[in-house]
Amino acid sequence: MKKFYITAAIPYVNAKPHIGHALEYIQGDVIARYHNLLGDKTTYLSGGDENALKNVQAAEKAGVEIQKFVDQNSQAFKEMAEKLHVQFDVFFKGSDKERHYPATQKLWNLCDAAGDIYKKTYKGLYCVGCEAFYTPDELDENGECFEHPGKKLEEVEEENYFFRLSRYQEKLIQLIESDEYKITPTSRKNEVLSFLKQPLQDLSISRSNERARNWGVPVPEDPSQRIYVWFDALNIYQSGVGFGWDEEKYKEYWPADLHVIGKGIIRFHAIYLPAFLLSAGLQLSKALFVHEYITVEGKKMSKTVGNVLDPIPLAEEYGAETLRYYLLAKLSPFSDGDFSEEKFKETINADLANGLGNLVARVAKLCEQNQIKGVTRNLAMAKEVGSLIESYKLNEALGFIWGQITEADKKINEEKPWELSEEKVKPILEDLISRIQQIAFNLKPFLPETSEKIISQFSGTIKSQAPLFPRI
RNA sequence: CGCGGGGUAGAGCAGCGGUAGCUCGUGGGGCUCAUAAUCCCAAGGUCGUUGGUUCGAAUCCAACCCCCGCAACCA
Repeated sequence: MKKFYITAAIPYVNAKPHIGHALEYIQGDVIARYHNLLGDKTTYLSGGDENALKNVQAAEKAGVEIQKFVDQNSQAFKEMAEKLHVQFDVFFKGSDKERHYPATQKLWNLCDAAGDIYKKTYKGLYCVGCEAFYTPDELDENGECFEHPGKKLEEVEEENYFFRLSRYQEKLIQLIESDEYKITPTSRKNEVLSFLKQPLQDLSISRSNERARNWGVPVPEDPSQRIYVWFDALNIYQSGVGFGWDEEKYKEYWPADLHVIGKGIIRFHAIYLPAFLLSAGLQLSKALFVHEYITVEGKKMSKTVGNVLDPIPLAEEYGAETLRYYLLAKLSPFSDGDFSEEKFKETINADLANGLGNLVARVAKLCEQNQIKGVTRNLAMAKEVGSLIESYKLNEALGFIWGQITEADKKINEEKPWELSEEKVKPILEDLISRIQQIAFNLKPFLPETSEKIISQFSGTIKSQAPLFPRI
């Protein structure tokens, strides 16, 4: 049996999840469910990036104790996944001191043993507001950061540990060019390669306790420093499946077959993560799928604009599966897509109520009237759908399935089963039943609950039932 | 000269070298099994502008004009 280990990104848990997180979870879920159907031993992981300084800041602002704060927010991510029928096999927390801390220290020690970690005095411009360093070209014309105009930056000097990223530049280019580490889509692969043509700077991978507010994984044998959050967060992909605490389990799962991420964190996944793994002498992940962002009513989501969209009320009002359908069918995986409530409703009516739901209802009624039973058959995913999922073209896969729905509708109108005698109608309805069963099976990874409902409705005695998707 | 994406019917999008296509909406017709559903037909576009390459360009090249992102720690 093949194994398939897939991950969604490990989000910062400094705020509640929004619809962008939902998109990623759902995309990964479809791919995971598809591999499950193929019979692969599939594991789908996400978790909480809990050791980031941003979490400390957000907790202070909220006046909540830090551990409690990250626990609450991680829980919100987990609950969102459940509400959207996203099944994670592992949801791993960065603040897990029993298993994750030792895992990150282990990764550190491996990189250190390879001679890739060294101490250096870092001098930089520090924005107290952001609690982050900036290079001069990242600042506005007044030499101030964009978040806190009017605030002077401090010149700070601090001793940190650095990772020799520069050492892996050539190797990374080779791995990515050859698709040994396959980045999809190609435009993103090219973006990474063009970035890799410039000299890579070594990466600061620790902070003083003072700057880290004593939060995060301590540097081994130097309790005055904490490990930089990205070195730590990326390692959740490994620690979540046993790295550092159950080597046998780890060997079973690693390397990851696919990381699903958003375009904003491509450098960490395309460059840092493989570099850390190379340094530590561990196996590299096999593939990276980079999705784009959702705009809301044509605008970028942002806290200052106040248009950050929470998927949970939408799922509660319109149904989790309708939201899954919209996000999967109506957004291109490789370019930004827009969400608006109006388009969402239009899609529910046009595709789900009038399309899928109505087809199921009309065939069910015809079967009920003619007392035709559904025979349970062995089904397999249509190969067109499978290959579209494997190339992450989830919207096209659903387009293909909706083509099958249209065909079935046409067939009914052509054959006019309501005019036919009992003997003549039987083969026609049996053909329609098998079409619907096939459609339902193809839908399994996308709309798992709907798929189940249809399959059970068309097994044995078939009865007309309440609409799958009422018009709204 | 920072990097990238985009400008195609009323709206939203696909096509990316060879008679302009999809969804929604609109108009007409058919059907009655179905959730005012479904099926058929029709109207509607000088494919951002200008120039070039080509037998032929929405599709390639150049310049320009407008949108929108990103610019090492933001899904």
